[in-house]
Amino acid sequence: MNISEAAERSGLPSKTIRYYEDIGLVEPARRLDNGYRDYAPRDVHMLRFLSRARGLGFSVLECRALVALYADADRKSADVKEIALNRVSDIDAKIADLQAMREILMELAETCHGDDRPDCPIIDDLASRAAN
Amino acid sequence: MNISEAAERSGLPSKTIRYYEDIGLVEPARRLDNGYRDYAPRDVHMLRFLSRARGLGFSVLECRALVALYADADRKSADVKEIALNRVSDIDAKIADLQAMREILMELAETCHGDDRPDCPIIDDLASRAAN
DNA sequence: ATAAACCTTCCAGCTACTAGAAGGTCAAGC
DNA sequence: GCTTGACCTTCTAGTAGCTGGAAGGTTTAT
Repeated sequence: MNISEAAERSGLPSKTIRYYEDIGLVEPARRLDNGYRDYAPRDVHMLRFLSRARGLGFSVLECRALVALYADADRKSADVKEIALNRVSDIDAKIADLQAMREILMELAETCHGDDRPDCPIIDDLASRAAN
Repeated sequence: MNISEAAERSGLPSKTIRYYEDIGLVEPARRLDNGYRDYAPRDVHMLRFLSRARGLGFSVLECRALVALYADADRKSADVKEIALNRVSDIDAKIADLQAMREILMELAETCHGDDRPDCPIIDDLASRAAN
């Protein structure tokens, strides 16, 4: 099948599929005589696998590892689990960061009257904490 | 003062300070005859303001707006508050995304025995949801 | 025959820096 | 005066993960 059909079936844009090929993640089963990429169902399956993994926030590097593990009949499930748990740690760290930011911003926003007057605790805070 | 002192006092790397100048955020008070940047205390103040704003996750675009509002004696505090609240919305959306990912990953990790055997619900899930 | 809709490759751009190269300048020590 | 090292300058390129567009070939339908 053509790349556009593979795109439709996998849910990834054609551009992204070509990009994944560029970086060595998935290549089409073969090329037709006219140079067109020709995808097999298992390629589409792989692309959807990638789409889902990326959707869960795995980096392309992690995806590469997951693809390798997926293809490896002798894999240890512990290896896969480790990647997943590392990802969870990353997520936890990011959430903590964001929550801390959110808290500060909400405190500032709540004390800002938000009208036509210029005095603003948000600006003041950015400026004064900056002065420390 | 030299850029390295401005860097030390503002907490931003010299490279970043030059970058901020490049994109028009803060430029030094003047240039010395030898071409060196010469920073005034108010420049450092501005740089710290930026450092803090970036630390709270404001994009460079938002920082540009905040810098303008900071410099504008006739600003409306409502404009600042809007930027801050937009940022809070962004953060909320990101946190929700991350929490959803985290939940799925934890469910998968919990059902994965994580040993030397190859069968792995994480891989299976990525593959089968991918097949849908 | 021609137009629309594919496909190809390659190059540029996005965010917000960061690293490094090539070269000028300055202050200290001898 | 000379050297050494630590500054400083500009410019280019790389990071992640695509995305958009240009230039050109192919296929399909009319």
